[in-house]
Amino acid sequence: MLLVQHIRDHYDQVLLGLKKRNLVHADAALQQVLALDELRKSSQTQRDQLQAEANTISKEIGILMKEGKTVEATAVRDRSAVLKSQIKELEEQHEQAEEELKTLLYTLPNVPHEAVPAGKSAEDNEVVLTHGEIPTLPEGKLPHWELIKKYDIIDFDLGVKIAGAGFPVYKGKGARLQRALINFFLDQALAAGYLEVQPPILVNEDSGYGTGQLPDKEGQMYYATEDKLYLIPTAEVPITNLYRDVLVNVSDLPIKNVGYTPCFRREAGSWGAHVRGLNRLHQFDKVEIVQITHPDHSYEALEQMNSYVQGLLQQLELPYRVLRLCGGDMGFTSAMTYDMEVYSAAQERWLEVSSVSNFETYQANRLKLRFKGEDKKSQLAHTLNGSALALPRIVASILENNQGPDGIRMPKVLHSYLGFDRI
RNA sequence: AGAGAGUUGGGUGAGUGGCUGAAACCAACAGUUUGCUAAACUGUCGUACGGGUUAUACUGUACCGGGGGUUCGAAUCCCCCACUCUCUGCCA
Repeated sequence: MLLVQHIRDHYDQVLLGLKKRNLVHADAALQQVLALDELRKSSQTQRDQLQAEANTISKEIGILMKEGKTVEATAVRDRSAVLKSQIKELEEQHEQAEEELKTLLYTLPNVPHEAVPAGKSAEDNEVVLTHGEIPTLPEGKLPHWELIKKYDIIDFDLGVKIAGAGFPVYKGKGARLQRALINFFLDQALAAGYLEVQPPILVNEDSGYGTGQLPDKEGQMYYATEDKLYLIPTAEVPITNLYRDVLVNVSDLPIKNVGYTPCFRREAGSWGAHVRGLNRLHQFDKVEIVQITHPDHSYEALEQMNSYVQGLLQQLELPYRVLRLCGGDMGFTSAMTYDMEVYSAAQERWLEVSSVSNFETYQANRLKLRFKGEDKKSQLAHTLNGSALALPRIVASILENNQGPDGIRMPKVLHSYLGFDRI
């Protein structure tokens, strides 16, 4: 959530940023934010003054009663009644202004960093770099949804029986590949100084608001109505919310957490052509890294996470490219996002396998995640996260890129985790 | 799931209608004393949103799990909800 103070102090910059996201009514919305904030403040000032008077009167009544001056006490009590109704009126005005302000702020996305390119869609994303050789596959190459049948390692039909479309069943070497990747990713993160956590995969409403899934993406999460809990779409939600309403010491920064969780996405309305096989699922596995940093160092951390994820892809011997997302393609809460895409040689297309973002104070403001600095004043920290990595498309590209006449070669780095080197 | 007990400041914990933003102790911070450490003593020590100031100072309001109510006045009385603990039940 944007800070009103920041909007007031850097109006033009905020406006420009929101326009980069192609937000049509940015100017009107920001003007309304400021107007509502003025109303909020003026009604509070008036209310506080009247309340102060009422408090004084109450004390007087107490003293008069004690002295037995009931007649005088009754007289003062009348004044109190008048104040009470005025206070109530101002109170309602104040609450309404506050409520409207909050609702409006929830509709405003984060302001993109100045380095974020303008643009409307994925077409306008900036390719930062491309790495690795795109393999040339022999005649008769198969897309992964054929390969998994051929080698009987993932069964979609069984998943349909158990749950529905988009819930694959991993079998045999397929299941072991999943487990190997998860362990490899966790071990790598540990070596890079991340603390492993295992959070709940159902979260409450407050957590959904904390990281910005609510109210923006209400329909994209599975919801257990009986208990009012959401299935997490990403470990970002529970892990970042570990630090909701937390005041950390500046010396504890940066905080680095990693967690493996399954992720659940309803993907309402997004099924169609390019989503066969593992390309889009309702349930998938992901290892997520989260950092909480001092505002001065969040972009260093973003670059660090960027190259960390690239390191994973290099070890997995996958050709990839890094994109800097344009304003139009970036997530609601992000200030800057890098996407990593691997090349899937049988589908002959790039697949997004990671998204690394800096949210600056946008989430921290909702979370009330602050740190106490050297000046002993508390201020909002910056939050970041990134996939490191999401499994299905990694599996898809490993299968496709490494297929050959004598099976599918596994990346060397996984051999010890797998216990086999070929499927 | 049933019955009971509870939720107070960084921690322990007092407080059943006005003198309580909240005792006491601990922790923390600053200072005095001490050769150092320790101890002792003195002081400071919550958050949010306003007003005010160049910035301080100063000042108002709210906050004792959350929300609502009674009252001139609520941490304290009433109602609803959440959570924690104990016992019983069920269960990986």
